[in-house]
Amino acid sequence: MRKRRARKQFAASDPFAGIASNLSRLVEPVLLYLLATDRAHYGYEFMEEAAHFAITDAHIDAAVIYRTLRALEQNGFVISSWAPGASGPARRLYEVTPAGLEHLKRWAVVVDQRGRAMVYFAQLCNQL
Amino acid sequence: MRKRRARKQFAASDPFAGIASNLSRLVEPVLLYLLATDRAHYGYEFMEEAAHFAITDAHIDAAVIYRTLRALEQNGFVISSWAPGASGPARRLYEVTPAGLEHLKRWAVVVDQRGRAMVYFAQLCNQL
DNA sequence: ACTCCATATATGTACTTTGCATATAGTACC
DNA sequence: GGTACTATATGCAAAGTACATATATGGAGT
Repeated sequence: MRKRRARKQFAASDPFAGIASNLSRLVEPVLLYLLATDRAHYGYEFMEEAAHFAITDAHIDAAVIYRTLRALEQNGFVISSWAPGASGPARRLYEVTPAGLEHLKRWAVVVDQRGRAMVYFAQLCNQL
Repeated sequence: MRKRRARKQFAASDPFAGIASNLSRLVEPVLLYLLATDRAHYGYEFMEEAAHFAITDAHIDAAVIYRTLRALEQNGFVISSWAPGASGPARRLYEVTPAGLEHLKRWAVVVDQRGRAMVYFAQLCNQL
């Protein structure tokens, strides 16, 4: 008889726990950064801006953007409000909260560490 | 009626296509590197050696190791053979192929680029 | 008015990957 | 026989992702 395991639940409970899996795309910190630097303010705009970041893959799916923004809001890292579009449908505008900025700072430490480790690893590989 | 989509198949067909998802853990290049430098030669040994690499998370699950090794073998990047264990059950010993070394070189380029981008991104974050 | 297109958000769902548990088995020691 | 360590392998559910689809606003062209 297989025991019913209680699988670890992250995302909503401990927002920083899922860092290993999010690290692959770094969507979360990039969105926070774009918001914090006033480069993007709503979902559709993020799609275009995020593409300029070499840190992420060339294309980030819209679904990932919208769902990540919702997750960030649930964790209190951003707040949204509706605003009329310049031409077209309404936009959901996002703002970073102080907690969101702190979260980005924590991300920065992890990204820096892993980034350095990766550069170092690449160097080791080239010495073969 | 929902259309049956033909989802992109990677892994076996184009071994380098799954780089985005594998990038999170970098298990594949680390295993190849450990093999190439004679630091590990079979699954169980990889588990202990890989833990010393800061590039990956502290712990890599055994299942990931074994499945990654199998995938590498299917793609012709490693070859395996059975050998008696020093004390205990037999081990499946792995060797890197020339194709595997090339694959590692390609990985190194990507890891270096992304690593630099991450360090740069962290720097941008710290300037906020 | 109607079609077409860009903008904009949201969600359904199948697929992939991952993490934990379990299965199996050889050797060693008591 | 029982326990512990070594060693490989796999089942399965959770988590994450990719693609498709649904809905809707507003502008340009006909």
